[in-house]
Amino acid sequence: MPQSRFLQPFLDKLMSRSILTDKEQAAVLGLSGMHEHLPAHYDFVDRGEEQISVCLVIDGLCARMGQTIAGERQITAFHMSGDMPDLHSVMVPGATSALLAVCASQIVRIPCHKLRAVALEHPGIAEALWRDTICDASISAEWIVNVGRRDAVTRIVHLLCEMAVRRARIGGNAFSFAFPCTQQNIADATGLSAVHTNRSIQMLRARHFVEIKDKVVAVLDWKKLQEFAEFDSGYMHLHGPLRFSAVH
Amino acid sequence: MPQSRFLQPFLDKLMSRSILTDKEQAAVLGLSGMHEHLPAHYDFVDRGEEQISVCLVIDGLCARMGQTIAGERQITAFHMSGDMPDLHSVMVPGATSALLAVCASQIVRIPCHKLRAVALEHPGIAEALWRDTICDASISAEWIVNVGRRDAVTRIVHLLCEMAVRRARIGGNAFSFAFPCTQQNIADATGLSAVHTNRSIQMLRARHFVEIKDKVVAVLDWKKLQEFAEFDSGYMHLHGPLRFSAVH
DNA sequence: CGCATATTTGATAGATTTCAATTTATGTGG
DNA sequence: CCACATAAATTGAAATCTATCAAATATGCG
Repeated sequence: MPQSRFLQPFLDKLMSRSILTDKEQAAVLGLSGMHEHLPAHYDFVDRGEEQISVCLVIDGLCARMGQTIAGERQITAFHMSGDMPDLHSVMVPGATSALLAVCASQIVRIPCHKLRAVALEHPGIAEALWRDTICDASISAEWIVNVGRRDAVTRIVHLLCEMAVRRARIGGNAFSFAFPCTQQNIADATGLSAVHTNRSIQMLRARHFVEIKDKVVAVLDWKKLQEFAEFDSGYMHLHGPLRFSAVH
Repeated sequence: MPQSRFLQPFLDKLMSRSILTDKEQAAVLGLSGMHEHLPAHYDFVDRGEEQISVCLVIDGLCARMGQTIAGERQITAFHMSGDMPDLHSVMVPGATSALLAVCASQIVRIPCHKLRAVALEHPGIAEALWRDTICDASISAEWIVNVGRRDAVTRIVHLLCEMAVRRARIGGNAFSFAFPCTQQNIADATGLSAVHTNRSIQMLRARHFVEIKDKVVAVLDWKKLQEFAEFDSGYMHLHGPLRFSAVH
């Protein structure tokens, strides 16, 4: 199987927000790296470990996280097919956070120097990567609001809304999508305890908002859900592709 | 007074993490825009308002924030001299969050197209701006951990540690620095109520960790403070400048 | 089947918020 | 420079949300 098959979701993601020439598209698809299968619940990158390659998620679900000394975890982002959890370490090599495979996942490890090379040769790619970094940062800012100023149930709903929209972008169904997190994972993403997360999820089912069953989220009332969580997908910047650099 | 005086702190910040040629440095200093004095507690940018210029903080303290419909605020970042609170909107024009002047502040509004022009002409500047975006994102990730997994007192201490290091970078004293926030501002940054913030700050004073008096933070025991908050400045990436793009 | 992991439940403790009132600072116009 | 209005900081008491602990049940997997 050619590597470009693995790179296609990544290219799609870049092109959902940025405009790339044929040549640039080919350059992205020409990237390659070690293909790896990760088992579920596997911590595959430790914080601060300087990496010589960056990860591209092909399939599955990965989480970026911070940790307190007591061992408590805080997930700061989820990454699915086409996402690069540690793209930032291409330009800031020390900027690695811990990465976890939430479920059995496939990744490709692309050497940093290769990604840098295509970015330096093609301004459009550099721009696209920069834009991708910005959108991830925008999602992070929204997470701060979520964890800082919303109550338990609302936090979980907001997270599910985000995942619904992101699943839909990569071709999934926003109203019924795989979300292979354990309740502990959801707790770690929302800054709650596992017990309280469990009770909040039960409340969501009782109120006919969402059901999470067998790692599949079923949205029962999308409109109600969005309103309840004050969810507005604008912060994910999925309106259409842009380009500022010149096309050669 | 030449504009370059205003731009110098911005250039210094870029150069603390990125290497720029003389020509690029001159291009940065050649940027200009409308100079504005903002009164304290002034909301000078609303969320989602598409801007034609980006803000550069010259002096004072500004905050980026999200807001719930109920009007509760969550500060997602502080910005001081040399920082650009909305640099991201240069590449993603819709990505504006609300901005607040914490105290009387000075900013320069630099038209997006000017910033884009220098970035497109000088790969080193584009790289530096991208890197700056990444470092801000790294700080955001740390804020998620702070708000999600630390208790009230620790959250505040961690925030103060960050501000101490950032003040020191721009030539301030890390052990005694101006921090013109109200307790409500600190509450909004840490995801706490104003009352609980007040009590936590009193606890810090009682335990001889930190004193906040007349908007000045006095660090009484830096080592103890850092250890208490598990603070490690590594996530701010202040180790020294890098450059990957070719020097012409 | 049996072990390990995940979910669920109940009871209790604790941290944080809310409400309401008071005191203390801050700024402004006369 | 004072008086006043306003904003900020502080206090107390009660309510609420969330965490913790411990145990039981369910689920997945070799």
